[in-house]
Amino acid sequence: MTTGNPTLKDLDGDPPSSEQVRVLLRGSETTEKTTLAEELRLQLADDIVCGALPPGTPLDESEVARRFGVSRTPVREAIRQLSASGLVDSRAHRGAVVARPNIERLNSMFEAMAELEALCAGLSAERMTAADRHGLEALHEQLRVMIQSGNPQRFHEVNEAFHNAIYAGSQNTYIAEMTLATRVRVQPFRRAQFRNLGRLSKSHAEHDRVVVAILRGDRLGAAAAMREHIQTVRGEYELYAVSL
Amino acid sequence: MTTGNPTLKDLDGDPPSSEQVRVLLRGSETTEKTTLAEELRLQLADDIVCGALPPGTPLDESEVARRFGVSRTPVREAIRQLSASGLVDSRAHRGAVVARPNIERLNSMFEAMAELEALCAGLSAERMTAADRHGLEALHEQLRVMIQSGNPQRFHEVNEAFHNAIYAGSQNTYIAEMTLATRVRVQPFRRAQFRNLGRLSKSHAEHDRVVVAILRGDRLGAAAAMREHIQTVRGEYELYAVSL
DNA sequence: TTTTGGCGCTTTGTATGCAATTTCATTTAA
DNA sequence: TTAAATGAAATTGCATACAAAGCGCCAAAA
Repeated sequence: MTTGNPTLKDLDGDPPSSEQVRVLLRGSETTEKTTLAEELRLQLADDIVCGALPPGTPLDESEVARRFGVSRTPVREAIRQLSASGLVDSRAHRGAVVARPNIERLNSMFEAMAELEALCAGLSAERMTAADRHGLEALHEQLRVMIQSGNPQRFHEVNEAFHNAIYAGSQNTYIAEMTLATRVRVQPFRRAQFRNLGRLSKSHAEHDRVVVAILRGDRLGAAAAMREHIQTVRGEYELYAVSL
Repeated sequence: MTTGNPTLKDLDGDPPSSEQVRVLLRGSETTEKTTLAEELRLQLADDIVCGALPPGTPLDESEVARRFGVSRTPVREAIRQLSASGLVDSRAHRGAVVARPNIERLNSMFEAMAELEALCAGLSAERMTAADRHGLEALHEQLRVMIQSGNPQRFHEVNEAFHNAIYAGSQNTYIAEMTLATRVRVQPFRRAQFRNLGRLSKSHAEHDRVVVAILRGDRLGAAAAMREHIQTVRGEYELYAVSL
């Protein structure tokens, strides 16, 4: 059981987790002092989203507590919150496991994601400020350059920044949060999506239609383009999802 | 501090809370044995949604524990879960209060609700089974009859059943859950929405456009009608919301 | 051989005590 | 008079002990 990367009190020297996802999970504030339960929540969420704790992994309270060198109390609170957010599935007296939705539910989540992202894109087309639009263009250009370099990890990070920019451009924090939460919940099933580099340029072409529509202020066009993009992405690793 | 209605171990004889909302919060299973934390979570959510615990009310762990005759541990867990679900706002070392979103966020939530309900209506138009459609019509008719009787509480219940039917008709449990969660979070700010009976018939007329579009299989029409309905509802008690 | 019942072990749920942090009032200095 | 500092009280956070429920193993009977 060498899951996760404890970094609270003990230091087993595991590979550092992607800070990027952590930032993605909370706001953007710097690592400020907080509670153990909160730290645990973020760490566990990180491990789940990054794949260190794959779907179905049991989360034994005592074991997690030992791993992180804390008592069961903050572990329990962290697990409960993750359960409420949908990343973890816990039943009374039967422990908790990393959420493993069935294929039907996964389809539901993807459809929701497509619609939410489309909504954000549409709202962005109508509401983005000039600065927002320039920022989006910049990220889009950054991705274009990266197609050649072929660094999947870096591409993935900028790609998320691109989508996050569109969430923020909707000028609706609630919708942005829902969309991000959905993306996070789907994330554990999107591993290795950019393994084939051919996907990168196709993705960029799809992004391009979204960007053009947003810059043009075309709400329906932006929504349609984004919906199609997400559906394409979903199709790419359908086989992976089924293999669970 | 006579908030809520403790019904776990002590019995102060408060007015019974609407079981209807409780059913709305979880699935529809009967009152099965569970944990204290879970019971507390449901009870507190109920009290918040029903208005017994208005936005801004502090949730003192010890006080809640005393009120329900339990220790602080399950109370803490319940509060944490409510915090994760957005009904409660808690900060480290500073306690928790019933969530009181500012006007901007409330607008965000309403817009999200309009879009989500519109999405559900649109999907329902495409996917509802024949039985689903008949059930929707039946609820719609039930509401029509009730316009005269003028029982706001009962109308409210059937009205929620009507909307729930449309969530379910989307055949997408994830979207249905998100929509319901949003409705629940907005609920504390929708008190006394059907006080003026004139609203009832207007609401029914709006519903009618939704139902007709759904039965016709008109996705865009159903979405547009529902969006308009929610926006109208939102406009009705704008003044109430601002007065916080 | 299979199934069922019981018993013990493991894990989760709850209570309680203590530590840490915040808050508020009081005091003191500018 | 106001503002900053300080300390005490109250509240939250964490750890540990105990209770309760689930699960598995083993045995006995069909």
